[in-house]
Amino acid sequence: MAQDPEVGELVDMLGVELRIAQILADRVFGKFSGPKMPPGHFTVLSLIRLNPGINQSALARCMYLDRSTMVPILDQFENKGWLERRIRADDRRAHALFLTPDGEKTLARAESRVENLENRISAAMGKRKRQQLMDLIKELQKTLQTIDKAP
Amino acid sequence: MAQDPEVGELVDMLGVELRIAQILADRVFGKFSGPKMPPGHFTVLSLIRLNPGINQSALARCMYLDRSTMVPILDQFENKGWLERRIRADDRRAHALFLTPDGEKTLARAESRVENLENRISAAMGKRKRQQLMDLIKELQKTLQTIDKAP
DNA sequence: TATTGTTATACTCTATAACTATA
DNA sequence: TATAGTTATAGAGTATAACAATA
Repeated sequence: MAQDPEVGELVDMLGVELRIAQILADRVFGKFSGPKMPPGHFTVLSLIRLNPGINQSALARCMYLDRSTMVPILDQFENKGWLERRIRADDRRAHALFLTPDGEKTLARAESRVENLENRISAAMGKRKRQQLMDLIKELQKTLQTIDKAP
Repeated sequence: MAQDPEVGELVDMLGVELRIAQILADRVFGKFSGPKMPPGHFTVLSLIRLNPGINQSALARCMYLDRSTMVPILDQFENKGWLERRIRADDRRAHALFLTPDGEKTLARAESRVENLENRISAAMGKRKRQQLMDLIKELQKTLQTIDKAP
């Protein structure tokens, strides 16, 4: 946090530190993932490749977004030719989402740039600490989910 | 990430997992910090109390925001009577920022609610792991700062 | 010349509500 | 009735560019 030397240390609160880390990560991530690939979009493409045929509502839910928020993002991808919406035969309301070969290529290119960033983080922090951090973040996610459901 | 059981695990990338954690933290934090205290505002108030007399530009810099972005936030606080802008005698361009007694009280109340949340996280993850996570997040911040400066 | 605070403006991200078509 | 996708709309949050006052 102490970007300005005169600024004191912040309160010991995860939410606050997480916010600063996220702002920094977005900025650095943006530099590495390429000009046309904001961090949120990268996540969407990754999820579709990992879950081919997933529908829009399920995709929105697992990113904690409203389904209406997903529409213009997917429109962009479709216009760029990265994405196909196929109407499902078994439920004609739902659109099954698939990456096109072009979308796969685009994602792969962005990924290799982001891997480059991950390698630099690993080099700076040490592989072991980076893995520890990753594990703890995932554990925090689970904890927050539990707290969110049971207020 | 696996909020929907059908969704597979994501790529092993810090930026992506950090993003999900941040979304969850904002949501849960919002529930705890009270209706009139969004997470970003909480951070601003904390920073002012920790650095009384700080000016607007320095405050913006240490949150990685543009100084123009800070203006309407501080306007809100001033309108609510939480904040005072005093023109500095030694540099009449700058506004020194101070919390009013009302601002101190408001921040303290929000803080005790957020502490409640931190305690629940500690209880769920274990005090030691929570501290480890905090330390690693701060280390990540430093690493990202370095990478950001030296592209 | 450079910096502080400010304004005007626009862009991105997000949610809500209402609609349609299907189930 | 309920759900999937869409649209229209509005509200945050953010940045950029230009300005006046001061250094």
